[in-house]
Amino acid sequence: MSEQELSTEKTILEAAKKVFLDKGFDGARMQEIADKAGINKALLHYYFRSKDKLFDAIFEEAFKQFLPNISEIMISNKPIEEKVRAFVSSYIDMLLKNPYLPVFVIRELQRKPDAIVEILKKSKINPIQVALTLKQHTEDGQIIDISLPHLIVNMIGLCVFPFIGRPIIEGFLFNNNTEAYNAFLLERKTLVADFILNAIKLK
Amino acid sequence: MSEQELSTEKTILEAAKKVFLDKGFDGARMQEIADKAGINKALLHYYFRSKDKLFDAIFEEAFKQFLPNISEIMISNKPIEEKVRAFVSSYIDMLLKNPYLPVFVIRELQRKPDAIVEILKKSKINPIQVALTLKQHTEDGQIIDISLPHLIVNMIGLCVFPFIGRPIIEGFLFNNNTEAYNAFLLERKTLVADFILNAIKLK
DNA sequence: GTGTAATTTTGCCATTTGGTTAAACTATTT
DNA sequence: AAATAGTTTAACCAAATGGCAAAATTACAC
Repeated sequence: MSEQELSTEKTILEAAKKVFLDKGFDGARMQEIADKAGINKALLHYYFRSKDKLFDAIFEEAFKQFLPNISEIMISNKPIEEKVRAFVSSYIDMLLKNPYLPVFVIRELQRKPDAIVEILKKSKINPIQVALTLKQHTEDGQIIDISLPHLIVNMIGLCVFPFIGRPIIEGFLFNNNTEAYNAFLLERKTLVADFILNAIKLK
Repeated sequence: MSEQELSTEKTILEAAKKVFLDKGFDGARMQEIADKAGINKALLHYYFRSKDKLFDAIFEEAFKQFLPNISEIMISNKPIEEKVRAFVSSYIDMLLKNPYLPVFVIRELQRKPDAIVEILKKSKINPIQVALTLKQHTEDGQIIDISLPHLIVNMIGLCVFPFIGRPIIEGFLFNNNTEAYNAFLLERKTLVADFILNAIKLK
């Protein structure tokens, strides 16, 4: 009983994740989720009361995964070069494993912008601490003076954008050569770090 | 007749653009478009046969607008510094005027990935020419050796990402202070160019 | 003004879709 | 094995939605 129950629930969540990530909330159909899970549609409502509830379960998980743990990496004592390389490499790795995450999160946050307020309450990110560490690097003469938001946006943007814009970039710059594009994404694990460090390091 | 007809059609297109950009194809409702245009729903079908057709009209226009004319700027004889500044500034300007464009285009391309193939046929971008110009800059000792795709992705990504990720960034790094975020976006017109030039210029 | 073509509205239909209810089935307990 | 609780399915419903046909209205030509 217990293991059967859990297994069904997980099966549903797995199928729901696939469908929601691919189609979005508005495009997703409960019937399609049920089919993909190989179960009856009514079972979805038995385990999760509604489409909204089922979606919320998926979204919360996805959002947590998408948000990079910048604080953790940036607050350590390591030199800035090491920090940037560690962040870029690990974040691109995550994206390679979950390439649809960014579009999904962004799409759904546009649909219900108030959701971000709820999420903010639960989260406990501390930008101030990171900003202080960053200022220290600047004062040590390691990097130029750059505000934390700009640096963070630049770092994340450089990592994420090729995944968000994949269909366009792959089409226009790679003639829809998927293999070549995968190689391109891998290259970026070091190239993006080099790019950022060149941009911010004092020489 | 003629001016009335055109006016109605334009009214519809305007309303449709707002709704589609905000809600996406799946979330958009013909009734909502009709309401926003202040007309009867059946009129939508009179001017555009179906929801699909109406959407296509909006999407094609939006996509053209979204795609930056990199070639034009990059092929000129100006020094690389001027090129980068010109591109970044003009592209961010366009995004400031059309902040929802990126999410819309990306969202809809995920829904129908084959659309990109059709678009590619119509477009006439010539990456080779741009790549040659870039190589010239490298050989002139102005910039580091970087592949065209990486450079383009970096440039566009740095411009576009703050618009795509706005709800998240504004929430986490700006405490949902919209004014502050607008200022942040404006700052980027010069900051991003500086960042890129620092990253690629040989010193 | 009258007739004709274009435009707009009303009213409606067929399909889709999230959700519910009651029945059927399974496992567990006693 | 009988009863009970938990799980799954089949059948169905009401609301929403894209689309359509025909009537009504407007604009225009003559």
